[in-house]
Amino acid sequence: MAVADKESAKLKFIDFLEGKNLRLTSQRQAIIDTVFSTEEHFTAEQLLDWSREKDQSVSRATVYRTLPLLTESGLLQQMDLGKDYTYYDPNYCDHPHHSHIICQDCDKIVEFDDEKLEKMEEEISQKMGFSLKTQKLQISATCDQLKKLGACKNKDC
Amino acid sequence: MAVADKESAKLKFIDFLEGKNLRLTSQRQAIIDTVFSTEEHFTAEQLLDWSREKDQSVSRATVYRTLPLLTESGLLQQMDLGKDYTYYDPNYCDHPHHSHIICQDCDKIVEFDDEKLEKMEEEISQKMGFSLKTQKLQISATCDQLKKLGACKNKDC
DNA sequence: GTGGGTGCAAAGTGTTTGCAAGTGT
DNA sequence: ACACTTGCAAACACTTTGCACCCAC
Repeated sequence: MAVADKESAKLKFIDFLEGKNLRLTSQRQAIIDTVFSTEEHFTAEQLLDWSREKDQSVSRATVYRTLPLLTESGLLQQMDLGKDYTYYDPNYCDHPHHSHIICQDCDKIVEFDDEKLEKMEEEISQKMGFSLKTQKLQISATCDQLKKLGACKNKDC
Repeated sequence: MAVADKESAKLKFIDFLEGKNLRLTSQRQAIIDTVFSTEEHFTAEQLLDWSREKDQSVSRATVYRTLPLLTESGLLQQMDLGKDYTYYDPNYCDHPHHSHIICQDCDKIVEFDDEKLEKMEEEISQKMGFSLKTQKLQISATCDQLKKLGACKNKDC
């Protein structure tokens, strides 16, 4: 889904590179092809593995050097999950304001958009004298299905 | 403010230790005295410095070994601000559900509680098949005052 | 041709841990 | 006494960086 959006995100990033006089090398190609062909959250190491499948010559250093460019361009967002690794979320081009529910039972991460919630956050910010720019909401929760049925539909992931 | 609450938090933690057959050493004393005498967010290194003012014998290792106990007991919460260090928030005993506004202009962190927001988050979770357990909301924002007056009341911190 | 880009390996840095000695109960 | 604790320093693990060579423009 949203394949066209992913494609346009790729083009946006290439524009971003041009605007900064940065070059589109084959390694960067492989990395951004990877980033914009998944909706999963991933770590730097996973991105390295996946990118190497497309281009063996991609190195860890280049991945680490490209990630800041991707976040700076706003097409990728860092996610701190309290784990050792930093995770990256490629879904901000489609849904810039989405939030996350993290299942304590199976570690699955579910995304959602909610306009009313967003509006309320903006109102609260205003009331406190600020203008909301970005927002990160992580809800940690348990799975209702697991409690009722003894099994979680996500458990097998 | 809420000095009594801070005091009771300290007692709660001592109970927590007893319940796990863990000892109240002088080093742990110094550390929890420090934690429960501030409302500031702090890093492990800051906690070490402050604790050493009370008890020179506190070591970095003990701080790092005590922090997980404090978070496990629910009296302290880890905060990932995307910076290099992990920050800790000692205000969860008083306000277990509070959220943060982080000012992009001065890096100041403001806390707030909002019952309606909390309720909405619970509703959303339910709708998606989950039961909300904990929640972390970070709003990144700019200071209105700075824009209007050219100065931010927090700027000098 | 030139300035940015790359891989490699070494360095950096917050955090964790093994160990021998210390201490609360 | 016994088990839990501690400080120290070494070990870890993710990330960053210096350098010499390379390549996109």
